[in-house]
Amino acid sequence: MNVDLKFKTFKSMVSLSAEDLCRELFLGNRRSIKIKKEGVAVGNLVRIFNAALTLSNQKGFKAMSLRDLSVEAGLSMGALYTYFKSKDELLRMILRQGRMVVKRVLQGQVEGTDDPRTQLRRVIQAHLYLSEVMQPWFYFSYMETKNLAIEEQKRAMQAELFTERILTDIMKKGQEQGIFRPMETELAGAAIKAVLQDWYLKRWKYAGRKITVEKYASFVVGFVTRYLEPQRP
Amino acid sequence: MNVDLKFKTFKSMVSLSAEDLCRELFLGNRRSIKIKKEGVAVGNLVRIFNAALTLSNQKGFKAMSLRDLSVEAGLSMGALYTYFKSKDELLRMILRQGRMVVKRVLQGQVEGTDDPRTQLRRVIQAHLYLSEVMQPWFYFSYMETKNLAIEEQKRAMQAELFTERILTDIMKKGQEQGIFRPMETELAGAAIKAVLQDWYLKRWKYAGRKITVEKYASFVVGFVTRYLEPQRP
DNA sequence: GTCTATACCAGGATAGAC
DNA sequence: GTCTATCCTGGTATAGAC
Repeated sequence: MNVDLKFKTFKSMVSLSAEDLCRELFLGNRRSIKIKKEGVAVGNLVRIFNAALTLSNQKGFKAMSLRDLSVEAGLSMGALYTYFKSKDELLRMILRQGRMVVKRVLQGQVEGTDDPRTQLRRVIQAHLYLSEVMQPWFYFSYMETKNLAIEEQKRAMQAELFTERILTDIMKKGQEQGIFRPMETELAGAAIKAVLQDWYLKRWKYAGRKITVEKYASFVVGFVTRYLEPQRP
Repeated sequence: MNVDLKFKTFKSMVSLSAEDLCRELFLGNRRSIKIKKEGVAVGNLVRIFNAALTLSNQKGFKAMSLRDLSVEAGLSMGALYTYFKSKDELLRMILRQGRMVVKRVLQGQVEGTDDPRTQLRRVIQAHLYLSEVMQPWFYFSYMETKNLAIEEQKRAMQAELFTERILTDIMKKGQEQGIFRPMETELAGAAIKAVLQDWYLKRWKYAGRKITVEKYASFVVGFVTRYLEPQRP
């Protein structure tokens, strides 16, 4: 069995087109969205979301005016307000929808193998590939979370701890099996998470150096593995 | 010679009180600041900066109104405007001043030893300790840089690459001396940087787990060392 | 040096025509 | 379903009294 997951394979596996995501969002928010025709609504939602992510990631969500947004999305102000009832709700919609997808995809990745080494590799690859496919969302989420109400901030922190937990659980199991050496899984988990996040936070850096996701993934796996593997005799 | 730098030692070495920083800033911006009495100006600048960092780090610089700021700083709107001529200039002042200090302090840390292992340890410790002393500024800088004009954004990226460079240079020298094994210093440098940044970006996480800077520093040094050290025979 | 009062405008939100 | 026109709050910035 090949342990490495290719980016292309991953992409076709999850099939996360903007359209799919927006359809899901539309169906889940049918009562708060005034538009009833699915085709129209989904199409416009895609444009609104893309525009919002683009503009926000340039200058921040708060600095993006709805006038800017309406131009970028190709809709009037009035039309925008048939899809959300306040700018703040738009923010929450974007974040919530993304969180759901991320959780769903990552959870599916641990399954199918029992070897902690393979699991770890899989999760690292899946996390990086996912953040590559949804880069604007990941960046947005990281930067705008602190502008939410405290209640929602907590949900974002929970989401971070959730993925970290997947990592530490694997490491603990590996320790018990004697595959990994004794170490502080909590700190290691946090460090891995930080390195994974760097990939979508510092796009300018890695793009400038012509580093692909797969290359980065293989580096991270190596970096982590060296830390975890038992002392050679 | 003891290779470890204690946090307390570092703190007294650099002596970076908010007052010192603001005095330096006052002296460097004498012509754009209308107030002439040094004592008055420095005192107020300290309050303005602290207030600005506090409020911005809660909800973002853009979302912080100058009315909020004037209340938090204990000055009237009119008084604020004798210290800077626009909200945007305030942003630039804060970021520029901080960058200068960081650069100065970090550059001083590589000196005094030739062993790459010690140098690396020193730089990691110094970076973490510095970001601990100036945590609000580091967080602010990370989050608000994208709201600057492109010209200033580039300066911030340069600053990031500058510290990364210090790391990669040490690693390369270590490789040449056979102390470190062959590896991609560029990726390793980026990863170390990411882990160092996590310390001031995820305060909530590390504070909740009761992890001290010194503990975190020793973890990072261990993590990195394991990656760099040559294969044992 | 600092305050209060005010000018002025940008942005979020909505009503009502089409 | 979508647009235009308009309301009104709350933001930055400044003038002039103290």
